[in-house]
Amino acid sequence: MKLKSHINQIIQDAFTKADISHEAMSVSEATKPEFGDYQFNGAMALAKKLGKNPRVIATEILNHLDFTGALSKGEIAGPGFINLWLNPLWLASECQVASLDERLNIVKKETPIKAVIDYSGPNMAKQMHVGHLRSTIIGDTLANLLHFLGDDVIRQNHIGDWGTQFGMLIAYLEEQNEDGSVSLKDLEKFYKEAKGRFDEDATFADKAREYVVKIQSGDTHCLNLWQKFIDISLGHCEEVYEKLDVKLTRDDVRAESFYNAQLPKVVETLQNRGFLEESNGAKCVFLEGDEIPVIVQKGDGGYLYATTDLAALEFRANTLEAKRICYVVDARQAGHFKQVFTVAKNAEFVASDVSLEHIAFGTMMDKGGKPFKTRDGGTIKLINLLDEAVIKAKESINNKDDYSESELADLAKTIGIGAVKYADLSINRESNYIFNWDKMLSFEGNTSLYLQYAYARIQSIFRRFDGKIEGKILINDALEHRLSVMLLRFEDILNRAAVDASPNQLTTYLYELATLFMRFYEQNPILKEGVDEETKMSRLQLANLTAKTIKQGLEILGIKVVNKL
RNA sequence: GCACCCAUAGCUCAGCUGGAUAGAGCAUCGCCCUUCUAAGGCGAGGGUCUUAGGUUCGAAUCCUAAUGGGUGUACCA
Repeated sequence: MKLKSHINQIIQDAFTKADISHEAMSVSEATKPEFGDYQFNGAMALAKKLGKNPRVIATEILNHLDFTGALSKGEIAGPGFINLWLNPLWLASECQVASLDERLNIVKKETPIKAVIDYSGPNMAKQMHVGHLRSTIIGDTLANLLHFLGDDVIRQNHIGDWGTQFGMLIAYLEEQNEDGSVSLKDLEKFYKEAKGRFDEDATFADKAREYVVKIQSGDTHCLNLWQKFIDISLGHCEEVYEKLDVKLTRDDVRAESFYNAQLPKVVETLQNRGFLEESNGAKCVFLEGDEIPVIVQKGDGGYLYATTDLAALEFRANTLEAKRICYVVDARQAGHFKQVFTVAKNAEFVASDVSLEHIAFGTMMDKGGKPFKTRDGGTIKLINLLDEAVIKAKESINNKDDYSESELADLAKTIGIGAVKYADLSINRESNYIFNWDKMLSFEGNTSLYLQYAYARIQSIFRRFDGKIEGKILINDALEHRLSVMLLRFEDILNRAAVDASPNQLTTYLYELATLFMRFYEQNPILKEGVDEETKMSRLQLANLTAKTIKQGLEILGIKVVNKL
């Protein structure tokens, strides 16, 4: 149910009937229960334009409001707020519809678009570390969300499999006289050693650069070694994806190297369309207002990541036919993406109606609020973090005796991984992220476990109830009323979260829903003695719809629910 | 130097297109388990929304400046 749109339409109709012209304005959720369910504040904004007292305008609107459907009551308050109450009978019937529907009565988009979500993007020369968590999780959530709402989602894992560092690795491999099979088992260590050689020995560094050229020119021996790197490294990533329960597969991998063949053409196109300038030997696009140019070809003829990104944009817009392209990448690259997007649009690599979005997220900070160092050790490998989370989750389980060993392992995995993901997704993605083990693995407050617990309690009710659910949902008290409104807001939240690409709007909603349910649950008995049959049936259905909503919400976040906790 | 981002309770954070008395969790202090899972619920205390101006009927939210922090700044990605 698109609740806001529905109410907005009723207000729109009142405007039409009252013969007041106005710009479209939306209702907002009431800030307090005593102000109703929704409030319309547009009368104040219109007052000046129309030269009328806002309360007079509010009265005119109110007099024309239709109170035979969703709304039951309207009141003017303060300077001209219109407070609106939803009709309990209408709420009940809408909840009923939602509870009987697989999709909770959330319609798929009428005009779906193709959306590319570029996320995770690990570097093949290194193992994934905690810094990769956000891109992977936020991107996966966004993909799930858009898919659920009906868009045609194309996941793209733009892995870093090209560039100087691979020349460095191969040079080191040659130096060690190895074929790769042994050393590559510990890629991380191997990378560090190679990096050490590269930094301290100029001759080695030159050699590394030679190897880069060799790979790029298609030298079979080098390409084979390179391929070995990629396979091993991608295997590491897939292990992480598996643990994270992220939907990325090998089919979603479209590596940097995939665009290699297109790079000369990118430069050529820019040249032909008159965007290219040569500066200090490099081929650049200078943008108005930017001091620093976008360099697409180095003085030595090599290409850069801006070139690859332009090729990727062209591919995504034209071959994949995407209308929305989202890059889930660290906020530090904001400048880069702003420039590349501008060039892509100006040079018509992508049509003007394609939405290019940098879904930026904050930097990982340590406890002292200082940025996490990723260069010189000290980074936590993502795989280790996930394993640790599962171990801690297992320790935290209270009644271990209730489970078999394998049940316990499954439960710990679901809870532990869910906690890590939720901790990350529940903060505003643009804020810097303070990495904290304790907080990440804590199960208190706005955490996945709170939601899991709410869900499990509902499941417990249904385990005890062995009848058949019949009858209607009845909204009889204030808590039931608020719960039903909250339940019906789900679609609005999802749409908002999709537009803003902000998972934390969904987590906030789910937490509020769960909190409201807990209160409802404490005060409104369901299966206890003395609850009449009608009320029992109604509350069972409200509980059921709550559970379904939590489950669906968590599913979009990539978190599984457990039936028992 | 220039550019971008951020600043909300002791701590970690919400706060959607400007709306009524700024909200959670943690921590602190009370209360509620013979009754559907206490990993829960109820209550208390805790705020000059960094500062100073401005726009507006109305500002945590928009604008300007200052301060503090983060980030980016030509051939790495």
